[in-house]
Amino acid sequence: MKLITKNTDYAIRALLFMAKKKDKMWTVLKLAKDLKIPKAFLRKIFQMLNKEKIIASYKGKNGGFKLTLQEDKILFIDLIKIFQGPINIVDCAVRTKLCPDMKKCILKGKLKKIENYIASELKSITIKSLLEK
Amino acid sequence: MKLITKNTDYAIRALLFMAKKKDKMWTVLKLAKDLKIPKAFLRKIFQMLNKEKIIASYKGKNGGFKLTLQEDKILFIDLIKIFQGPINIVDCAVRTKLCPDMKKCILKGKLKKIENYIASELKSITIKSLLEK
DNA sequence: CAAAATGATACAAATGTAGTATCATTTATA
DNA sequence: TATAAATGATACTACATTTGTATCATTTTG
Repeated sequence: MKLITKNTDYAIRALLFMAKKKDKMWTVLKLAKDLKIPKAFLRKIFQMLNKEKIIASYKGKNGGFKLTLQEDKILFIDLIKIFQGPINIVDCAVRTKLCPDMKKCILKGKLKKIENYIASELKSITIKSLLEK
Repeated sequence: MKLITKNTDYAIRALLFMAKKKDKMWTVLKLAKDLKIPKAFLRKIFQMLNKEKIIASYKGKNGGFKLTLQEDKILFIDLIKIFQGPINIVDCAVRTKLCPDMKKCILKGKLKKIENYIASELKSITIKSLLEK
């Protein structure tokens, strides 16, 4: 059962790394080397983070990426959504007619409850919260 | 984000269906038709449920499968484990050196907490609980 | 103009999920 | 005792997703 894929994993690691020197500009090459992430893969990840405005890109020689959002505005759940789509464990789970009475379907209710819990916990995780202490 | 795969889904649907006439013997053919599940796929699923002693198999003509466990002993979490492996969102998630201090790694702690919650909720879902109003 | 960066995008490999097919074995019963 | 109807075991195929690679275009600095 996988909750987090590699691209989300790599993204948060890179963002945490960058957040330690907040206004510095980083190249993908440097980050890929330091964090041992495949360079071409990290480039693709950063292009997505750029489109989502979590980082800003600077083209050309001496270019690179910088954090744009405040550390407490970068939520783990948003990264998961970017790379893995919306959190929706109910619809893709058990379909019609499982429970005797659809309207009171206990399974859907339980799964929805789990989903809500996961979402609220993931919202509370931010780059800032991970760097504290 | 997928929490439940088809084989788990099909398994619980078939078990719920069987539980309505508890001591009856069912053939895969009958269940596959009624529940609109591919027959060969359901056979494979039932062979696994049989190995796990959730159902018993009877070979030969007029053979089939029967429930063996009590409805309240068939836990949703066990089905997930059988078909999707253990619930372990932490180890397969973010690896070493993400957090500044591994021992106090906030991310691991948070993920573990989510994992525990999911597990406890999934344990509380049983065939019995799904059948009662 | 060359070097060094990102932008866009196509491609490929590996893995996991979903489903099919086949032959062997068992059992009831005509 | 032969046959039909069931499961047991297992190999195979198809598809989707994840993970990663490669290449050419564009931008910017020096």
